[in-house]
Amino acid sequence: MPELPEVETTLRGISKRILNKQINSFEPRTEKLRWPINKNLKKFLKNKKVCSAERRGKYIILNLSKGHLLIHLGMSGKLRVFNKPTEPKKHEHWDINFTDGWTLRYTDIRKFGALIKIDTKPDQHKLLKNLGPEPLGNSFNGEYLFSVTRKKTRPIKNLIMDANVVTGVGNIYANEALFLAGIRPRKQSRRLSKTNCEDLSRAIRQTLTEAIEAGGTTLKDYTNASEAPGYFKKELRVYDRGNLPCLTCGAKLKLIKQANRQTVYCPVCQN
DNA sequence: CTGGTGACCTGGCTGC
DNA sequence: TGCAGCCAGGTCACCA
Repeated sequence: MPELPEVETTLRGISKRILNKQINSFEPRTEKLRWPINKNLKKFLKNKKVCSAERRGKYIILNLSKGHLLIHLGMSGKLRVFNKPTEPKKHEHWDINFTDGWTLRYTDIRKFGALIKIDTKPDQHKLLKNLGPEPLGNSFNGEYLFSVTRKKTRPIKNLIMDANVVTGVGNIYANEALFLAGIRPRKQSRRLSKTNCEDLSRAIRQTLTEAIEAGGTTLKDYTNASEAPGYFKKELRVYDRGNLPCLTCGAKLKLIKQANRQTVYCPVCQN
Protein backbone atom coordinates (compact mmCIF):
# COMPACT_ATOMS: atom_id res chain seq x y z
CA MET A 1 0.00 0.00 0.00
CA PRO A 2 0.52 3.42 0.18
CA GLU A 3 3.09 4.26 2.81
CA LEU A 4 3.51 7.76 4.19
CA PRO A 5 4.75 9.38 0.93
CA GLU A 6 1.86 7.93 -1.08
CA VAL A 7 -0.66 9.06 1.52
CA GLU A 8 0.91 12.52 1.56
CA THR A 9 0.82 12.69 -2.24
CA THR A 10 -2.81 11.60 -2.22
CA LEU A 11 -3.72 14.18 0.41
CA ARG A 12 -2.07 16.98 -1.55
CA GLY A 13 -3.87 15.84 -4.67
CA ILE A 14 -7.34 15.81 -3.20
CA SER A 15 -7.05 18.81 -0.86
CA LYS A 16 -7.43 21.56 -3.38
CA ARG A 17 -10.50 19.89 -4.88
CA ILE A 18 -12.39 19.28 -1.66
CA LEU A 19 -11.51 22.06 0.77
CA ASN A 20 -14.32 24.41 1.72
CA LYS A 21 -16.81 22.43 -0.28
CA GLN A 22 -20.14 21.23 0.94
CA ILE A 23 -21.08 17.57 0.82
CA ASN A 24 -24.22 16.88 -1.14
CA SER A 25 -24.35 13.11 -0.70
CA PHE A 26 -22.41 10.04 0.35
CA GLU A 27 -22.85 6.86 -1.64
CA PRO A 28 -21.42 3.65 -0.22
CA ARG A 29 -21.41 0.54 -2.41
CA THR A 30 -20.08 -1.92 0.12
CA GLU A 31 -21.19 -2.89 3.60
CA LYS A 32 -17.72 -3.00 4.98
CA LEU A 33 -14.09 -2.33 4.25
CA ARG A 34 -11.79 -3.32 7.08
CA TRP A 35 -14.70 -2.52 9.40
CA PRO A 36 -18.41 -2.07 8.69
CA ILE A 37 -19.24 1.36 7.30
CA ASN A 38 -21.33 3.27 9.80
CA LYS A 39 -25.00 3.09 8.82
CA ASN A 40 -25.53 6.73 9.80
CA LEU A 41 -22.72 8.05 7.63
CA LYS A 42 -25.03 9.20 4.83
CA LYS A 43 -26.97 11.34 7.22
CA PHE A 44 -23.88 12.42 9.13
CA LEU A 45 -22.11 13.72 6.02
CA LYS A 46 -25.06 15.41 4.34
CA ASN A 47 -24.53 19.18 4.09
CA LYS A 48 -21.28 19.10 6.08
CA LYS A 49 -18.42 21.27 4.88
CA VAL A 50 -14.83 20.06 4.55
CA CYS A 51 -12.96 22.66 6.59
CA SER A 52 -9.49 21.14 6.44
CA ALA A 53 -7.67 17.93 5.57
CA GLU A 54 -4.58 16.53 7.26
CA ARG A 55 -2.43 13.44 7.54
CA ARG A 56 -1.45 11.56 10.67
CA GLY A 57 0.87 8.68 9.85
CA LYS A 58 -0.93 6.85 7.06
CA TYR A 59 -4.34 8.17 8.04
CA ILE A 60 -6.11 11.02 6.28
CA ILE A 61 -8.36 13.10 8.50
CA LEU A 62 -11.06 15.30 7.01
CA ASN A 63 -12.15 17.93 9.52
CA LEU A 64 -15.79 18.77 8.82
CA SER A 65 -17.96 21.64 9.95
CA LYS A 66 -19.04 19.24 12.67
CA GLY A 67 -17.11 16.02 13.35
CA HIS A 68 -14.35 14.31 11.42
CA LEU A 69 -13.86 11.59 8.85
CA LEU A 70 -10.95 9.19 9.15
CA ILE A 71 -9.70 7.51 5.97
CA HIS A 72 -7.08 4.78 5.70
CA LEU A 73 -6.00 3.34 2.35
CA GLY A 74 -4.97 -0.09 3.64
CA MET A 75 -2.85 -2.02 1.14
CA SER A 76 -4.56 -1.08 -2.09
CA GLY A 77 -6.77 1.94 -1.43
CA LYS A 78 -6.83 4.98 -3.71
CA LEU A 79 -8.64 8.28 -3.64
CA ARG A 80 -9.31 10.39 -6.65
CA VAL A 81 -11.37 13.42 -7.52
CA PHE A 82 -13.22 14.19 -10.72
CA ASN A 83 -16.03 16.35 -11.99
CA LYS A 84 -17.33 14.24 -14.84
CA PRO A 85 -19.88 11.70 -13.70
CA THR A 86 -18.59 8.15 -14.28
CA GLU A 87 -20.28 4.83 -13.66
CA PRO A 88 -18.62 3.28 -10.63
CA LYS A 89 -16.65 0.19 -11.53
CA LYS A 90 -15.93 -2.91 -9.48
CA HIS A 91 -13.91 -2.13 -6.35
CA GLU A 92 -14.94 1.54 -6.37
CA HIS A 93 -16.53 1.36 -2.95
CA TRP A 94 -17.75 4.84 -2.11
CA ASP A 95 -18.28 8.37 -3.41
CA ILE A 96 -18.55 11.66 -1.61
CA ASN A 97 -20.38 14.04 -3.94
CA PHE A 98 -20.02 17.78 -3.44
CA THR A 99 -22.62 20.41 -4.24
CA ASP A 100 -20.43 21.88 -6.99
CA GLY A 101 -20.44 18.64 -8.99
CA TRP A 102 -17.04 17.25 -7.94
CA THR A 103 -16.72 13.73 -6.52
CA LEU A 104 -14.21 12.12 -4.17
CA ARG A 105 -14.10 8.42 -5.04
CA TYR A 106 -12.50 5.57 -3.10
CA THR A 107 -11.18 2.44 -4.84
CA ASP A 108 -9.74 -0.53 -2.96
CA ILE A 109 -9.29 -3.99 -4.45
CA ARG A 110 -8.39 -5.72 -1.21
CA LYS A 111 -10.74 -3.80 1.08
CA PHE A 112 -8.21 -3.39 3.89
CA GLY A 113 -8.90 0.33 4.02
CA ALA A 114 -11.14 2.13 6.45
CA LEU A 115 -13.72 4.91 6.54
CA ILE A 116 -14.63 5.97 10.04
CA LYS A 117 -16.82 8.68 11.47
CA ILE A 118 -15.39 10.44 14.50
CA ASP A 119 -17.45 12.59 16.83
CA THR A 120 -14.81 13.39 19.46
CA LYS A 121 -11.33 14.87 19.05
CA PRO A 122 -9.56 12.78 16.39
CA ASP A 123 -6.31 12.41 18.37
CA GLN A 124 -8.24 10.68 21.13
CA HIS A 125 -9.65 8.07 18.82
CA LYS A 126 -8.31 4.62 19.63
CA LEU A 127 -6.70 4.22 16.20
CA LEU A 128 -4.77 7.48 16.58
CA LYS A 129 -4.10 8.03 20.24
CA ASN A 130 -1.16 5.62 20.56
CA LEU A 131 0.60 6.58 17.34
CA GLY A 132 4.27 7.50 17.64
CA PRO A 133 5.77 10.76 16.38
CA GLU A 134 5.69 11.80 12.74
CA PRO A 135 8.99 10.80 11.11
CA LEU A 136 9.18 14.19 9.38
CA GLY A 137 8.35 16.14 12.54
CA ASN A 138 10.76 17.73 15.00
CA SER A 139 10.29 15.23 17.81
CA PHE A 140 11.62 12.38 15.69
CA ASN A 141 15.41 12.41 15.84
CA GLY A 142 18.42 10.35 16.87
CA GLU A 143 17.91 11.08 20.54
CA TYR A 144 14.31 9.86 20.45
CA LEU A 145 15.27 6.74 18.51
CA PHE A 146 18.08 6.02 20.96
CA SER A 147 15.73 6.27 23.91
CA VAL A 148 13.05 3.97 22.44
CA THR A 149 15.53 1.34 21.29
CA ARG A 150 17.01 0.77 24.78
CA LYS A 151 16.07 -2.60 26.25
CA LYS A 152 14.17 -3.59 23.09
CA THR A 153 15.13 -7.05 21.89
CA ARG A 154 13.23 -7.06 18.63
CA PRO A 155 15.00 -6.42 15.31
CA ILE A 156 15.37 -2.76 14.38
CA LYS A 157 13.35 -3.19 11.18
CA ASN A 158 10.35 -4.47 13.13
CA LEU A 159 10.70 -1.58 15.55
CA ILE A 160 10.69 1.22 12.95
CA MET A 161 7.69 -0.38 11.26
CA ASP A 162 5.76 -0.25 14.53
CA ALA A 163 3.36 2.69 14.19
CA ASN A 164 3.43 3.24 17.94
CA VAL A 165 7.18 3.90 17.77
CA VAL A 166 7.20 6.05 14.65
CA THR A 167 4.22 6.33 12.36
CA GLY A 168 4.18 5.97 8.59
CA VAL A 169 7.29 3.88 7.86
CA GLY A 170 6.17 0.86 5.88
CA ASN A 171 8.04 -2.06 4.37
CA ILE A 172 9.54 -0.31 1.34
CA TYR A 173 10.97 2.66 3.18
CA ALA A 174 12.09 0.63 6.21
CA ASN A 175 14.25 -1.45 3.86
CA GLU A 176 15.55 1.63 2.05
CA ALA A 177 16.28 3.65 5.18
CA LEU A 178 18.22 0.79 6.81
CA PHE A 179 20.32 0.45 3.67
CA LEU A 180 21.00 4.16 3.58
CA ALA A 181 22.00 4.12 7.26
CA GLY A 182 24.18 1.04 6.79
CA ILE A 183 22.39 -0.96 9.48
CA ARG A 184 21.34 -4.62 9.25
CA PRO A 185 17.57 -5.08 9.51
CA ARG A 186 17.97 -7.96 11.97
CA LYS A 187 20.17 -6.04 14.39
CA GLN A 188 18.67 -6.01 17.86
CA SER A 189 17.22 -2.58 18.58
CA ARG A 190 19.05 -2.26 21.90
CA ARG A 191 22.39 -2.85 20.19
CA LEU A 192 22.13 0.31 18.09
CA SER A 193 24.69 2.93 19.05
CA LYS A 194 23.89 6.59 19.44
CA THR A 195 25.50 7.14 16.03
CA ASN A 196 23.37 4.35 14.50
CA CYS A 197 20.26 6.10 15.81
CA GLU A 198 21.36 9.46 14.42
CA ASP A 199 22.09 7.87 11.04
CA LEU A 200 18.83 5.93 10.95
CA SER A 201 16.60 8.82 11.93
CA ARG A 202 18.26 10.93 9.26
CA ALA A 203 17.94 8.13 6.69
CA ILE A 204 14.23 7.70 7.39
CA ARG A 205 13.65 11.43 7.04
CA GLN A 206 15.65 11.62 3.83
CA THR A 207 14.06 8.56 2.21
CA LEU A 208 10.52 9.73 2.94
CA THR A 209 11.24 13.30 1.85
CA GLU A 210 12.73 12.19 -1.47
CA ALA A 211 9.82 9.82 -2.09
CA ILE A 212 7.30 12.59 -1.49
CA GLU A 213 9.18 14.82 -3.94
CA ALA A 214 9.00 12.03 -6.52
CA GLY A 215 5.26 11.66 -5.99
CA GLY A 216 5.50 8.36 -4.13
CA THR A 217 6.44 4.86 -5.24
CA THR A 218 4.45 2.89 -7.76
CA LEU A 219 5.14 -0.83 -7.60
CA LYS A 220 2.05 -2.29 -9.13
CA ASP A 221 -0.90 -0.03 -9.03
CA TYR A 222 -0.45 3.00 -6.82
CA THR A 223 -1.64 6.18 -8.50
CA ASN A 224 -2.24 9.60 -7.03
CA ALA A 225 -5.45 11.59 -6.94
CA SER A 226 -5.15 12.36 -10.66
CA GLU A 227 -4.31 8.75 -11.52
CA ALA A 228 -0.63 9.46 -12.23
CA PRO A 229 1.93 6.95 -10.95
CA GLY A 230 4.73 7.78 -8.51
CA TYR A 231 8.27 7.98 -9.76
CA PHE A 232 10.25 6.81 -6.75
CA LYS A 233 10.61 3.21 -7.94
CA LYS A 234 13.71 3.98 -9.93
CA GLU A 235 15.31 5.27 -6.72
CA LEU A 236 14.75 2.06 -4.76
CA ARG A 237 18.10 0.54 -3.86
CA VAL A 238 17.13 -2.66 -2.04
CA TYR A 239 13.37 -3.17 -1.90
CA ASP A 240 12.25 -5.73 -4.49
CA ARG A 241 15.89 -6.34 -5.48
CA GLY A 242 16.60 -9.55 -3.56
CA ASN A 243 19.56 -11.55 -5.03
CA LEU A 244 20.46 -8.70 -7.39
CA PRO A 245 23.80 -6.89 -7.03
CA CYS A 246 24.12 -4.08 -4.52
CA LEU A 247 24.17 -0.77 -6.39
CA THR A 248 26.96 0.46 -4.13
CA CYS A 249 29.36 -2.49 -3.84
CA GLY A 250 28.09 -5.16 -6.21
CA ALA A 251 27.60 -7.83 -3.53
CA LYS A 252 24.53 -10.05 -3.88
CA LEU A 253 21.67 -8.58 -1.86
CA LYS A 254 20.25 -10.90 0.80
CA LEU A 255 16.57 -11.72 0.83
CA ILE A 256 15.06 -12.77 4.15
CA LYS A 257 11.72 -12.73 5.86
CA GLN A 258 10.95 -10.79 9.04
CA ALA A 259 7.55 -10.70 10.68
CA ASN A 260 6.16 -12.22 7.50
CA ARG A 261 7.45 -9.33 5.39
CA GLN A 262 10.16 -9.36 2.79
CA THR A 263 13.46 -7.83 3.88
CA VAL A 264 16.34 -7.10 1.52
CA TYR A 265 19.76 -5.88 2.62
CA CYS A 266 23.38 -5.76 1.57
CA PRO A 267 25.58 -8.06 3.67
CA VAL A 268 28.59 -5.85 2.93
CA CYS A 269 27.25 -2.29 3.24
CA GLN A 270 25.00 -2.96 6.24
CA ASN A 271 26.41 -3.97 9.62
C1' DC B 1 4.37 -4.99 29.06
C1' DT B 2 6.60 -7.26 24.93
C1' DG B 3 6.65 -9.63 20.79
C1' DG B 4 4.94 -12.98 17.36
C1' DT B 5 1.15 -14.74 14.41
C1' DG B 6 -3.33 -15.09 12.08
C1' DA B 7 -6.79 -12.79 9.81
C1' DC B 8 -8.98 -9.71 6.68
C1' DC B 9 -9.48 -9.64 0.73
C1' DT B 10 -8.56 -9.77 -4.27
C1' DG B 11 -5.70 -10.39 -8.18
C1' DG B 12 -1.37 -11.44 -10.45
C1' DC B 13 2.32 -14.42 -11.18
C1' DT B 14 4.85 -18.98 -11.12
C1' DG B 15 5.27 -23.56 -11.90
C1' DC B 16 3.35 -28.13 -12.46
C1' DT C 1 -4.91 -23.75 -20.63
C1' DG C 2 -6.05 -24.83 -15.97
C1' DC C 3 -5.32 -24.52 -11.45
C1' DA C 4 -3.09 -24.72 -6.86
C1' DG C 5 -0.08 -22.11 -4.23
C1' DC C 6 2.27 -18.12 -3.06
C1' DC C 7 2.87 -13.23 -2.81
C1' DA C 8 1.67 -8.12 -2.30
C1' DG C 9 2.47 -1.12 -0.24
C1' DG C 10 -1.09 -2.53 6.46
C1' DT C 11 -2.18 -3.38 11.04
C1' DC C 12 -5.64 -4.87 14.46
C1' DA C 13 -6.86 -8.52 17.62
C1' DC C 14 -5.36 -12.10 20.01
C1' DC C 15 -2.23 -15.20 22.29
C1' DA C 16 1.98 -16.80 24.88
